[in-house]
Amino acid sequence: METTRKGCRGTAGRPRCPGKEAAILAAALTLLTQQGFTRMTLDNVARAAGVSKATIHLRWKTKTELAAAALATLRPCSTPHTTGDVRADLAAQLSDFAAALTRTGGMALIGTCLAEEKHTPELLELLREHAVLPRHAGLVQVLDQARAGGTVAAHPDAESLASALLGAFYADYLAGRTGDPGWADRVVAALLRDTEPAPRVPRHAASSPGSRTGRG
Amino acid sequence: METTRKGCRGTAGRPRCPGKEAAILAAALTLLTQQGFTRMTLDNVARAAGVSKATIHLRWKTKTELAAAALATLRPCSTPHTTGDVRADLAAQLSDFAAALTRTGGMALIGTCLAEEKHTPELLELLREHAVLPRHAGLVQVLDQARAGGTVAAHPDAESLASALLGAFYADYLAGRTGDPGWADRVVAALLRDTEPAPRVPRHAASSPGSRTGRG
Amino acid sequence: METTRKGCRGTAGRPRCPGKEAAILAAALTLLTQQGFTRMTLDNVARAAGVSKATIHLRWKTKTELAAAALATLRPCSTPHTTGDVRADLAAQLSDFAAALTRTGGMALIGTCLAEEKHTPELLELLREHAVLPRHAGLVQVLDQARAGGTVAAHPDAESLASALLGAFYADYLAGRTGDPGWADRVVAALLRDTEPAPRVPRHAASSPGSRTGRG
Amino acid sequence: METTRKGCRGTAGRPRCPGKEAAILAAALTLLTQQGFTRMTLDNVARAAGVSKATIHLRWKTKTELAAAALATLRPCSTPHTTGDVRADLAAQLSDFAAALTRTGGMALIGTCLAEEKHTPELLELLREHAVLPRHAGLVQVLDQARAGGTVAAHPDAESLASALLGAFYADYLAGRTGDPGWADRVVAALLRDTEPAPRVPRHAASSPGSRTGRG
DNA sequence: AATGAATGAGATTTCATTCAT
DNA sequence: GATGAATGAAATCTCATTCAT
Repeated sequence: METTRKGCRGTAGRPRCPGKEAAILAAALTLLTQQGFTRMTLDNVARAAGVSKATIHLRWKTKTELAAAALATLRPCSTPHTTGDVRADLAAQLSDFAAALTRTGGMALIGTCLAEEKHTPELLELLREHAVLPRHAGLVQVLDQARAGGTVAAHPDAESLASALLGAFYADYLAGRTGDPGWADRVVAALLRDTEPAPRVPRHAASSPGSRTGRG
Repeated sequence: METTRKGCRGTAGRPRCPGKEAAILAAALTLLTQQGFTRMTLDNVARAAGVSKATIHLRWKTKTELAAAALATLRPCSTPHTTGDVRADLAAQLSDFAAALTRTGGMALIGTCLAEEKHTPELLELLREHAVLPRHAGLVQVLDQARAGGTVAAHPDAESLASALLGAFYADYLAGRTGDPGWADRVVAALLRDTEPAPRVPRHAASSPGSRTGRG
Repeated sequence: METTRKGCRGTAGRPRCPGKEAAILAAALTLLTQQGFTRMTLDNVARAAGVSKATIHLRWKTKTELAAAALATLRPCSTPHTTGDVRADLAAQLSDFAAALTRTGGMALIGTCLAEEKHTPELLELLREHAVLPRHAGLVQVLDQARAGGTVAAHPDAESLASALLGAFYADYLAGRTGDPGWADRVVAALLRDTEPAPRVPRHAASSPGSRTGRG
Repeated sequence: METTRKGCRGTAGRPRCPGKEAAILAAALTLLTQQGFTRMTLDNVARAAGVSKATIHLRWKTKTELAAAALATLRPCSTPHTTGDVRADLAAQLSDFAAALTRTGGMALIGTCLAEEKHTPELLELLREHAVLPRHAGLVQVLDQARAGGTVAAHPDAESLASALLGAFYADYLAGRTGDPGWADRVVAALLRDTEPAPRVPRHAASSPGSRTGRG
């Protein structure tokens, strides 16, 4: 939602001080995450970015537009490369996802977008576009490759499975279960019990009691 | 954390206007859901409840305490009865869960609690205790009964599976996929592909989204 | 400024709970001294007195009337007896005065009455009547006895001298000079240099450099 | 404790509206005197100064800081010049002191600082530094000059005498004796009976109140 | 363009007082 | 009479936004 020239490197007119743009957006994203939308004040953003409040308003008309612009700078973390081992690939992506959310305070950011959905649906939409959907796509791609390659029993509903894998993190976070190091592997094992004979993936503790591998 | 009457010497003094308590809490919960914590103002709560702001402060010292008290009024929806058919029971609970969240704007409430977690961790804790964990417990109970009864292939990691089932809703909501009437069935089908001999559900019939043949 | 029957011991009607009256006034006076008029809240008075706010309003219509009633309970400390030694008697009274003011936080109470004079002149008037004038009278009486007895050179302007003696405490307090143990003696010595040959009053350090006792 | 401009990179930004500073402080001092600290509201200060409340907060973070800043604007009235006539000089300063206190409502201001001493000791400290101690110093200087010049019998305890002279005003104010035009002369006469050979002032003429023959 | 000043519109909280039992 | 409940009217402080240089 920037108000003017995107290519601010152009020499026409008075060029805006380069770098200020990015500093403001970075500060806004940080504070949006740490404090939430309503507690993120322009004063704090300005102070953190080393500019004045008026400089912010010069670029974005309202606080809401600034928040949206900050969200739009979210770049989907480069997903780990696929190895062909479905479970390992899924676990790798899940692990990366969990780590990213934990490290950056991403759950608070998600919370902000959810909480503001009625007032400012753009926030959730931007989060979806820039963070949520890429994660889904990464998982679905792994599952589709598996099906295409035929190396493993293909899962018929990749979309639902991807939601369940990612969603398990949300649910565990809400339930207060966080930070378990083997979390990703366990979730993958729980949800993909039959997709592979899995000679390559050593069983984990979670698989113990009625651990039948059959039927698949 | 309602304030206890100080003296408590029996019933001296003007009795509390009955219903005011509940009206305030209901108004607070509604506004907390619709507006989020910071936008929920005591002025609005008072107006919606038909009381004065001071009356609110008489019972709860701070806005935070009021919000917590409102959250504590959340009652875990009575989970549907179990029938013994694992998939059907899980789908019924999931369906109820999705409906409740959709109807009451629960995702916004969850968002608020997540967004406020750093400032006011009580909110998320109360939400967890009153809404999240009961839902998990309901699903786990169904899965445990299944294992105990031996009627179906028991799932080895009921906790993870429950998280995945509930989490699928969160993930789908964030991804913008909401309101699909067959959602619960599809998720159950996707995650419990092998738990049942499934003579009644042909493998491939159940596999493609949109072609579910109902609860077993 | 009590609203009703003074003699609350009378058996006519419903007698007011005896002792509550005094407890309220004592609490009010304490808080008036410690917090000042505007910071003394009825809530705090009620709590300190162990009664409810409404009970206070039953006896005094307004907070101002309560404060006035509390001030009216001030009893002039029984002034020390006179010995006939003017300087010693004056110093004894001054010393008692300084001690009382220091011990009870009296300067804050005086400040409150002064600060409220425009809004509530009664407070200063009551303070004057119950605390200030009796102190003056005590000093003047000593000075008058001295003149009458002829034992010492009579001071022609007892009123001014009394004001100066008492005022020296106020001035020293404002100047930040407080708590000097020999304060009363020094002030008396400084102001009554010529009224007596003073064989009975040993000279203090303050009298040193040009210590002429003559001319009197 | 005015807030220093943050960046202070020269003269960037909109310059401060000149005079607003002084208007706020003047309004604050007036209201502090007339209403006391707790009744002096920022709303009233803002209205009286013709600014918005936020403008006040831009310069002073809290009401207390504003009050302190207002007190710090007190300038010790330029004390009258000394003539060499001790009694006349003292009386002139005392007269000026009494007039200033009477004219400006200074006793109410002193009362406020005393009443707030426990909560906000800065107020009394600032009053002391800016108003009380300069007055003391002026009197002590006169007394010291007298001693040095040897023109009059020096008083051995200038500090106590100065306190007594100034304090006589406080005491008389509290006692309800105010506004007497010959007050200063009478007090000087009462306290300095022996410091001068006094050929011009017959002992008994000066002794009865109301019969002073002027400055010397 | 960039900045600091200025402000209107609240938000939370407090308090003297009145009400109903 | 005594009490706890209830309230209207502030008071302090904050913040997104606009203004003047």
